[in-house]
Amino acid sequence: MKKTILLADDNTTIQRLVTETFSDDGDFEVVSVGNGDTAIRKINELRPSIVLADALLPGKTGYEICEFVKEHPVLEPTPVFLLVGAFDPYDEVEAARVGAGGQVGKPFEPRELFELVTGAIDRTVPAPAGQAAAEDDILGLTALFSPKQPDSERAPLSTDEIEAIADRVIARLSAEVIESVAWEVVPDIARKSVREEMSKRMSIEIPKTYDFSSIETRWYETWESRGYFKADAESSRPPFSIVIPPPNVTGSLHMGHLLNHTIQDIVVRRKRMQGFNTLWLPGTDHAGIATQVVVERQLREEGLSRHDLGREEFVKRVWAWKKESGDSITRQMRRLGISCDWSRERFTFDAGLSRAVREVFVSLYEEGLIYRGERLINWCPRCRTALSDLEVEHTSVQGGLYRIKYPVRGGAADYVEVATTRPETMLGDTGLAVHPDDERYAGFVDARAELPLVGRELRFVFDEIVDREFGTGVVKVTPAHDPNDFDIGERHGLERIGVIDEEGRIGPAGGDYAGLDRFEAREKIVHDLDDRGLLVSVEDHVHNVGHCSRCRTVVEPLLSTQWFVEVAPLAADAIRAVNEGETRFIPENWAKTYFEWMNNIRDWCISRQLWWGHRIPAWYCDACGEIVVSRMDPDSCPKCQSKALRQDDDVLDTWFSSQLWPFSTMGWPEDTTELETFYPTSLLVTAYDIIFFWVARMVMAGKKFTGKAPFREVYVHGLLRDAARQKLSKSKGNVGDPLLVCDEYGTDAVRFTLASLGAPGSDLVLVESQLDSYRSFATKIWNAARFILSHVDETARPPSDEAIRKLDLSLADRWILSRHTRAVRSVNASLDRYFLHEAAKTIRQFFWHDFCDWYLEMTKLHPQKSRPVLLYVLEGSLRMMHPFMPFLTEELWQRMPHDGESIVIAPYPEFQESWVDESAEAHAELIQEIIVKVRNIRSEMHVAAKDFVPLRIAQADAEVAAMLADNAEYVRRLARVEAIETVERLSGEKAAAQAVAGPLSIEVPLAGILDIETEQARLNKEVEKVRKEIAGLERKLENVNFVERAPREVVKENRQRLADYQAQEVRLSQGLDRLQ
RNA sequence: GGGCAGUUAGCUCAGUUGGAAGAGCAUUCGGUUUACACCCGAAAGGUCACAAGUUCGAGCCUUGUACUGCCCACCA
Repeated sequence: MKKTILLADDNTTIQRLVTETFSDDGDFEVVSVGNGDTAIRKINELRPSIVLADALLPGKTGYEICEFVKEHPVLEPTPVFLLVGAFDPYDEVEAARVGAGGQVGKPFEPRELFELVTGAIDRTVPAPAGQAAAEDDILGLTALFSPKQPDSERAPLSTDEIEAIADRVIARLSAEVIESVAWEVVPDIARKSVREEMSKRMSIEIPKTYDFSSIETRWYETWESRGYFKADAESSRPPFSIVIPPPNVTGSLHMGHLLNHTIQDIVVRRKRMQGFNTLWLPGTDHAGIATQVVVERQLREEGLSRHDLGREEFVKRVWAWKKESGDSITRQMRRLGISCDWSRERFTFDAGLSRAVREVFVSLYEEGLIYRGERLINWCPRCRTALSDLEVEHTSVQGGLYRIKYPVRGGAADYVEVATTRPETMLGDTGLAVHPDDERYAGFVDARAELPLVGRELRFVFDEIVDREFGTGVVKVTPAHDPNDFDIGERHGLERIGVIDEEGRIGPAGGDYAGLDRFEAREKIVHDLDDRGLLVSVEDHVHNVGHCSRCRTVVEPLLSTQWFVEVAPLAADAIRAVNEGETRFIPENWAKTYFEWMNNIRDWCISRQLWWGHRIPAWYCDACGEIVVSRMDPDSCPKCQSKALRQDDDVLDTWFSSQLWPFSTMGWPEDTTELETFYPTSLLVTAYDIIFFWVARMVMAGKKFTGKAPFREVYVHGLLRDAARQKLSKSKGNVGDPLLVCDEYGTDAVRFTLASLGAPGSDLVLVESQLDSYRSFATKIWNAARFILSHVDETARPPSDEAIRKLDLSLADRWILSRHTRAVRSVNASLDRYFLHEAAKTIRQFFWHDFCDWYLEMTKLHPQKSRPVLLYVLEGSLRMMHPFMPFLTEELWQRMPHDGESIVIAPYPEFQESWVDESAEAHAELIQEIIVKVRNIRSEMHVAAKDFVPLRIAQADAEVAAMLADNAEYVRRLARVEAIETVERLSGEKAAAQAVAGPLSIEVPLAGILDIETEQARLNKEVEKVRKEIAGLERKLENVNFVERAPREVVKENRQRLADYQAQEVRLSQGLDRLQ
């Protein structure tokens, strides 16, 4: 029985030729049909063994066949052999990509597609001279076929048979179709415009890049399930540990987190590959006030307040939110590929961590370092809680400076003027202060002032803190509402009268003004003063006002009883830890910031009037007033045995638990093997904005409770800013959702971009063009690998060092091996110093420019021979890049010959001196320089790309001449040179372009092309450049001081350079003369 | 008020023992080159903020000035 070949092409010439091709063959029968629906109907009818059809362009038959077959799986095994157009293989390949790239031509898996496309290109035949529409046109007869094996019932064709058919068709068409068919397809359209038209039409459908989304979702699960990220506390391998700065469970991650996590992941992945017992401990922070604010905001949208729910219900609600937010965060982290040990995930509110908190609180209390007392604290009237100094953000605000008359009795005048920015606080004034040396007020020692509107008698106090220059030199003193006044009051025994309550309203002590909001009261008081003629003036005044860092409400200094930590004794040890190098800041200048703060540290207010947080473990006895602070919940008062104990309602500042993170997460206060193995941690990676909040306090707590600083190094990175240099923040709405960014650019590209942004410590600006650039890089890697792997047999073994050494290596091979190991050395050195940007740059430079642009092109001369080195370098590069781009590298590594089960646990490359080959580098670079120079000439002289030019090289010594002879092919191919002639001296012919490459002179005879003026201009420019260098070097070398005092090598080097330039000048000038 | 950064190409930034000013993006020109048009080849673009000093030699070290940014701080 004959096998059916279905030809779907309405070009009658092609129909005839294909039919003729098989007419004598007893095995095959060709059925020709037109394009379109007929073809599809025939497939169904005839069940052909093979289908020949034209282009895969949308709307064309091949495309539609693909679609049809996709929708009718029963037909899928039918080999689809696509005979694509005879005019432009390039476009056809693009078209095939559309068809097979997953959009329509489903029979082709993406991986297969690449093989197909490559196969297609292999079958391209050049058009015979004189036949082509343009001389350099190529007749593209490309054959694509489904790699799927046909089923047995349908006269199956083997791959070999399919190829044989393809070959026969192509051979026949090549021989005969040219005249009649080839160029009629696109008769008069300029090739370029065809291409433009094609790309326009396809721009939406061509996959813009390799399909990172499918790759990136696939690998993480594998890695995690295989336990690659798990640390082993029992292991004797050298440990490397990091605890993650736990993100707040306030929502989801933003780009800043991604930066932080990327840095850590790069470090951790490399350490893991280097064989360390690596622990990266993940987790989240309950973030007391921040989270509470978020949930309260949600409640408000439902028209509720937390008080409507009550404490228990509210906390339940927060837990629900925590679950949602925490889940979303860990999902995001996984998507970002970060390699932490999820089996050790912690939350600052976990039982274990809460126990640590309690232990720390109680022991500090017992030591007297935690105390309860009435102090002036920062109060947020909206959150209705105390805040620590760090949680108050001071911002400049345009306000007023009010001058108010205070009537005086018994003084040198009837009144004094007082300047204030906060007139409403006058209700709580209990004194007036002046500088003791201020002569203007010397006569007021025994005077008494009357507080306007209130009538209270105020005495004058004399205090050096008063600035005589400011305002009138008289300060109203409100000890209950101003930190400064509080101190003055303390020193002079003034009464404290609180007039503002916890909601920011005037309290009962405020008389007529009671119940008013503090800002309404201000207006009313100013108005009333004005009515009474006591308001002297109001000036614009810019001053700093504290705002709640969470809700931006103006903070009110209030007198309040709170819990405090006396920090100074803890700070001393923490300062010493950094001073003595137990912990090192990277970059070091952040240590200064740390010291600055530590040295001026003040007591830390740790109690918060919130519901979400660790409850303070203190109980008050109603019977005897005893305060019980205890590790265990007490049943009764230890003093009076009363059962009437009430636990303190307040919770702890969230940082109180965060400061314990490095050891509380490892089981402290128990003595665990985790602590033994992984504590102190190796490294902390964090942004500089939480040095005070977190880093400093961790060092204090670590020293205090474990005797050790909690990390050996602190890598401080900058904040991510947007193009307008603004800090990314949710309220500004400029935080990109990392997942969306990753969806657009690919996680690997985003990570690489973040790593490459800038030197440690400085702020980083993320701009789109950089993301674009690194997405291109990812694509580049993908394509290079695809190219290299397309020729590799799946059973190939990864080339070993020894195997490579035994090969007869070409110059290009030796060169790239040398460059490769140097890149490895450089990347390792950079990473050792945490210079990720430097490492990223080296990687990009090496892989893209050395490996792809030069080496890959050079190997196209001898693809077979170069294969082992290509594989070797590619494999090494993938391992080198893996910490930066985990997904892409794993995917490619798995597709190529490799040893081991995953690149995640493959060894990180190390420098190998033996691959360094100075002479190969020098020679290859000389070859490259020649190529570049020839290309320059071609470009300047507008030599068409298709034209090959002759090249003459002079001044080569024996060694170089031999090297050139051995490697002439590289120059011929890469510079499009037809023949290289090594000569004694240049011909001197006028129509030859000249150039200098290293020690060599070269000329490119371009009779009929060379434009004398352009050539002159070009040479003149070069001569000028060279002369400039010469002048500079001569000046330098004529300087006796330089020659005498500079190191000998430097002088020698300069002399050499001068000589080189002089020689060049001579040669270039000769070239110029010739043109005269 | 104190402290810390920064100022290098149009933009974003590198530039570590002081010894030949760099990258990416953007721009211009050329290009179907059996991986990649997210590509290839080439070009143009700089008074390294300013001034003085140290040095044979300064983007780099010292001092000062200007501007920008950040942090801390109780000027009402």
